[in-house]
Amino acid sequence: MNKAADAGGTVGKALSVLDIVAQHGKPLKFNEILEESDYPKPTVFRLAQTLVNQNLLNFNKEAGTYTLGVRLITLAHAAWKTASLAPIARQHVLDLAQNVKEAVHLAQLDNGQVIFVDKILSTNQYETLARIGQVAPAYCTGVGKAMLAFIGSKRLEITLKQQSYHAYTDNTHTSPETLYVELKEIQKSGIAFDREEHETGIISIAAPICTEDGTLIGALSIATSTSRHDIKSLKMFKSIIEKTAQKISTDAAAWQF
Amino acid sequence: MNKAADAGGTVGKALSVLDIVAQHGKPLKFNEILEESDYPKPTVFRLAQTLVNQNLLNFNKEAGTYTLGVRLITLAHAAWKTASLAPIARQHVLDLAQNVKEAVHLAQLDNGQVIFVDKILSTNQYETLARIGQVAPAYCTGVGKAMLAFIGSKRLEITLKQQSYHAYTDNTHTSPETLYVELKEIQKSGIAFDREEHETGIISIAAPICTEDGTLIGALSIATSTSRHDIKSLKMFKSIIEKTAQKISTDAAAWQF
DNA sequence: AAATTAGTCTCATATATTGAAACTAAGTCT
DNA sequence: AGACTTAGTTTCAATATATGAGACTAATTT
Repeated sequence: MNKAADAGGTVGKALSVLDIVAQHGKPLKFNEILEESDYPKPTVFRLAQTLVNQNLLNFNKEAGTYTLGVRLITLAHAAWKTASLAPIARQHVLDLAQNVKEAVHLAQLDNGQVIFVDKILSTNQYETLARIGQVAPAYCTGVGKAMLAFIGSKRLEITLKQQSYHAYTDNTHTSPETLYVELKEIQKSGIAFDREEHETGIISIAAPICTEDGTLIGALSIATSTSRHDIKSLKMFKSIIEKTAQKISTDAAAWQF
Repeated sequence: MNKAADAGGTVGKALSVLDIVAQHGKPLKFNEILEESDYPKPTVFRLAQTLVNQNLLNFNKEAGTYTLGVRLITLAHAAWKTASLAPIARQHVLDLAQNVKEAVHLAQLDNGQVIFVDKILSTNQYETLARIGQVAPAYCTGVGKAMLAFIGSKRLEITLKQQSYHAYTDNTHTSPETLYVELKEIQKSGIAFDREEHETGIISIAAPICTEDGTLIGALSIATSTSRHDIKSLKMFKSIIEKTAQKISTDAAAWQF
């Protein structure tokens, strides 16, 4: 049931327990964790104990429930700053959002999934922060497809297999074949569109961010609703989004000295 | 050198490696990790490998360096949503910031340290997000002292020992004794002040957030600079910050059903 | 009070982790 | 070039650690 090739190691097992708690967005009792886990009772028990000791899990003695620990938030702060594109790209993302007056998303690819590392919303700016770290499927999002198109053929092959092809809407790709055809087009045009494939009423235009030598490092999108734009009018943004992606790429290169 | 009682377990050891990478805000070579670690070379090597497999660390093959992995960002998203006060308190924090037109911080205590789980800045709103998860000392911050004062005597005793008492400024407490005296006062008044104790020019007024039964769950502060306010004028905010803390407390209680 | 369920502990066994040492690869220096 | 140093990786026997069936306890339910 649980992803990740938990190859033997204790650390992997412990993380699988952590994942179980993370996946349910609520306090979990020991038994609930146990049911989802592949490991026997005492093992899960000790794993949970270890995680609590490490402050990765929090145990509420009164309620007898486990929640994720604050240490994760601290770690993520460091991760966001060092491991993600976000701090480098931030100013460009802000400028773009300001300019187009629409929501701008910055994403990276991890294990075949899209992870949003920054989001600027035009209207309700405050929602932003709550959504960093959010995960979305690659095969039906603008940023996802933009990245898939430039990931390189060997990695693409693997990644295409990791997709679920669940039909979120009538427009969602439901097979690798049709997706592949579109990716080929995206490779030519350098731009991807989300045509209400993940959520009805939501469309986006996305561009990949690659280094000098063509290595993919992320993607950028302008997302909006069908009530404000259609795909045709989104095309206006092609030039500005590409320019922004280029700027981010340049800054990212400088960053590696 | 490294904190945490890494009590034997493999998971603890792996996390100590993760911490080393997190603490240096930059890509680390294997050797740099090794030097900071208490474990022998092959052990550290395998730990690093494990972490890379688990996507907690990222290994850059070209540069031969390790950075934190994106998986942490994903986990933290979940942690922030479920484990922290932030989502519950958010609206109240926003209202308060709007109202006082100053920066508002929401913090929790972890292992004797202050962790900021939400920040709203009056001026540059965008800095916010980059700073969630930031850690600060408890003994010389408004939120820290507010929490220490209401943490309960047994936990206080331990926590007082965990402080470094480094003199960030001329106003910083440099011993548990003077700090303790102030904490007693804070217990009476219900309000803590940061009198440029952590950073010259920065002051704040802070209030603890406790549940019905007096259990501490966090703290709230209004922070500003000496150019805009002095401690005297900060006192104006006593009532509104207390009211906000109360509201958050009520919502937090409802949350546990 | 008996029965069920949830949570914790024990201990012999199996297994994964350990780390000294050896090795390879990649720089430095003469 | 070749010798020397340093960084990174692998091996393998010894050993510490994690494992999990089962027993036990605590808390609910019937």
